Amino acid sequence: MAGLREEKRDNLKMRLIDAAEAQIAAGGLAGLKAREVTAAAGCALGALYTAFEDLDRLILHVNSRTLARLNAALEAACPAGQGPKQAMAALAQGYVGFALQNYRLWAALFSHRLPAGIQAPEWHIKDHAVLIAQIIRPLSQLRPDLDPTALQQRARTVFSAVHGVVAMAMTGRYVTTPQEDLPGEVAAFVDALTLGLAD
Amino acid sequence: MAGLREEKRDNLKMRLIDAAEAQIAAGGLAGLKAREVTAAAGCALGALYTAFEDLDRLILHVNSRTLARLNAALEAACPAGQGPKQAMAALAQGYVGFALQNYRLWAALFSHRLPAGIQAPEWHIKDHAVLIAQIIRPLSQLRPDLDPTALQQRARTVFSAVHGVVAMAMTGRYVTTPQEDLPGEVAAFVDALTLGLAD
DNA sequence: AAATTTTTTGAACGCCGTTCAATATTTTGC
DNA sequence: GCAAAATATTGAACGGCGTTCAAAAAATTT
Repeated sequence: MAGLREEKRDNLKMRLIDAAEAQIAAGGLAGLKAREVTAAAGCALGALYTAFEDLDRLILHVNSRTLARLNAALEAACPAGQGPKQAMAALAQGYVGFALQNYRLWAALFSHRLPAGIQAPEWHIKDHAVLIAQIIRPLSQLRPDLDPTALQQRARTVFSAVHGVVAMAMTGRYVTTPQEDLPGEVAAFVDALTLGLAD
Repeated sequence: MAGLREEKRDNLKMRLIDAAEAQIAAGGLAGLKAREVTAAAGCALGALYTAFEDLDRLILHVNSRTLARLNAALEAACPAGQGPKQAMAALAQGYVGFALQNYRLWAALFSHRLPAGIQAPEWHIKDHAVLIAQIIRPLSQLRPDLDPTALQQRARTVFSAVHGVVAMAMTGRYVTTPQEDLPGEVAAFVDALTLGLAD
């Protein structure tokens, strides 16, 4: 039984990620406490630190899981074979829909900060890249003149802009957009942007 | 000497805001500690809670000060009498410049969250409105067809989008834009957006 | 100048993430 | 199978945090 220990370990990790995810979904990142999450996972406080380096690393695992779901939602929202403008609009609506339906987990993706000087591991950074990759497809049709590097950069900018509109509407307490207006406002915004990007 | 007490009080508040501002500028919001800030202001730990309700309220004062400086920077970057497209471009560059030169204080404006359920006081919310007001001027020339309500909403969206691009480049650890490329990328983005917005 | 009110003080509280000596469990060697 | 060695789990304890509040100091009134 060489794999038995490893299996128990993985089982503990999974229980902790599940518990942490539930806790963030219920009370946001600030509601995630080491004592509560270990109690919910059915292990001792110290066990968390045998499974993960620290709480931040556990959060990264929850965030990677959220990113995978977000990626799936975007793919589902954006069927192949439509024009680039429709694809952009569909991706944006998919993003808005995911944010609305997974508010706290989605917010955790962007509000979580690692301590100064420490950066996320490679496997987690890669999970973020899929968001950009989805935009590159329609954008490359919209702007066939751009080389891959410029395309990548422009895709990052488009993502950042749409994310900015959604994030400000949902988490900004000052510059507020009513949530029911958000899909429409994002649609108008992406329309204007793709029109301006088209050439 | 009726005003003497009040004067001392205001002096203490000012010293605390100064110290907090310096501390945030040096180490970000996470670097602001009650014990350090009161030591720097030359008062006892408990004095902070006689001057402000809590640390959050002190942060709001620092943020309002930053907003006033940001507003001044935007006005300086955007001289009257130019066309709407140039004005939009100038405002965006002013915003980028301020964020680059006041990184941590600017980041504190958007990363600070009050505890769940508690909302900022009216005087602080108003300080945020000036950002939107600056955008409304050129936008109303670009889109004379929009009524004031729609204009306000569209201005919020434009601000959120530009802020999103700047914020993701500066604070996002995953979707990264090199800082030296940021002004150019924002310029291209705002160009595309105003082109698409023009009608 | 004594009595009263107001302000300032910093030790103490409760909660947090994290550590680590002690305990319990599993694996190894015979 | 069982004792010995290796490994994993435990939760009390630690240091640091924001915040409070009884006590001390200062200012005001009588």
